[in-house]
Amino acid sequence: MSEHIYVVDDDHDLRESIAEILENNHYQVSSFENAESALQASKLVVPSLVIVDNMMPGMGGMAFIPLLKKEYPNVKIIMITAFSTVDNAVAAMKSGADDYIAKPFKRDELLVAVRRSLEELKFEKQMIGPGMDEALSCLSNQIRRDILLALSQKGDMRFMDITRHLEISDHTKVNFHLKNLKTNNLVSQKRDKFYRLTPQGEKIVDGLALLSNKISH
Amino acid sequence: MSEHIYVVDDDHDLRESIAEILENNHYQVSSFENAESALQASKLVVPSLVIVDNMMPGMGGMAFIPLLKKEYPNVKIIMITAFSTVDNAVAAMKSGADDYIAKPFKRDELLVAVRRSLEELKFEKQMIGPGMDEALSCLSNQIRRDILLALSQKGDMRFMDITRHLEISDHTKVNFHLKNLKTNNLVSQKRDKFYRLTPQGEKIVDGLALLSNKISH
DNA sequence: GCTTTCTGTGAAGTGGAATTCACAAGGCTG
DNA sequence: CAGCCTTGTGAATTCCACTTCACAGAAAGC
Repeated sequence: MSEHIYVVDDDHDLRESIAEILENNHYQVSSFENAESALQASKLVVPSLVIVDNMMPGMGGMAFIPLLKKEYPNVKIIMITAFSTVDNAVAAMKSGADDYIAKPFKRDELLVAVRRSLEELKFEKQMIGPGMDEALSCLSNQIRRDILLALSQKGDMRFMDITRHLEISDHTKVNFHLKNLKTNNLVSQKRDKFYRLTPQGEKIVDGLALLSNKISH
Repeated sequence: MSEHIYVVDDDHDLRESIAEILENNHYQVSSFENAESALQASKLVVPSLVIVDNMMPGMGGMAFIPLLKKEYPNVKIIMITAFSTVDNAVAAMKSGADDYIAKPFKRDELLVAVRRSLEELKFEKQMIGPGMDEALSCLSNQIRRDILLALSQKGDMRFMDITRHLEISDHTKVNFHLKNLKTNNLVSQKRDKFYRLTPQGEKIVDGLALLSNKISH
């Protein structure tokens, strides 16, 4: 999944030069010479990152940013400021930019800023924390929930103990889900064939109880 | 899903008469003339409920119950006691029976006890609380989680707001998950086309945050 | 008015999850 | 040792959540 980047600048040469640098680094780039057309295009293809010049005829970067952020709060924005002053930088960040680079800038300055912004984006996308996905996908199945519950209540259990406790006739079905839980590190198996909750698994069971309380009343 | 009931009694006539009453009420019944064979059979087909006579040659009901409960704690047991005395009743409950009926008993007494026990069973099986199942099945999907999160952060949103916010190109996909959330009562739609979290949905989001914290560290 | 965007339905297809089936290597027990 | 129970594996199949596609009325913009 290659990242899509918008470059918005009224200066044709600068715009093309930025686009070329980015394309050489295997980003997918779309260029616009004013904010209005960039906004319109964003309705068709939402970018991951927008690089926008502060000073432009018509809508400037400062006006453009809030409009874009309102529609797509997840889009990262790097502003290009004409002169490197503290005031400029502060104003840029205040209007919602995530980073800025001052003209004139070097190739590497640009790339560093771009990479950092995209990294932040990737990080934020997770949002709900690592491990959450696997956890919830395990919990979406009744049998797996029952296994976790049983292990939590009864402590370590052997394979057939679990199977009978759940009153499931086909032991291979239990095996399937048990393997799944092992893969996701919620259940571990000791050398003596006993299954037990991992610390992670215990946390999940606790959390489940919390959720359950919260919902039921 | 018809319930499976074991009838364990050495008295052939009584056994058959109980079995007939239950079968006429659309329960699935297996009869045994002693505790040993019932135990053995339980390894093949685990019953939901066992009706067992206290006084039998060989293993009596009092000895039988702990053995069965140990293997299958979820099985409900109704004991038949010969004489209706407080002592008998207390002893029966102590050994693990869930209910008892005193000989002689009427058809309806039996049925009431059976129905009550099975109701209790159904109740206990839920364990994790009503609403939990739907909740978790919703949460198992990333898009649905994102929708809940978006609504939680931004308040009411319209259909296309959500679609664009999630940066999903196919709006029908969003629609699908939104409908799912509506069906499960986590999201409601107002007359003015705005979607919003239901109280239930808000609880889920809160709970999710808790879970997330718990897991991540 | 016409066109585009919004909001949605329903059918058909796809892929992965879950189930079932066939089989088998230890281990324990009589 | 013969025979069961335990604890698996892997392939075949079924099932279902999700996606995609084709279409369409309502609302909004020009």
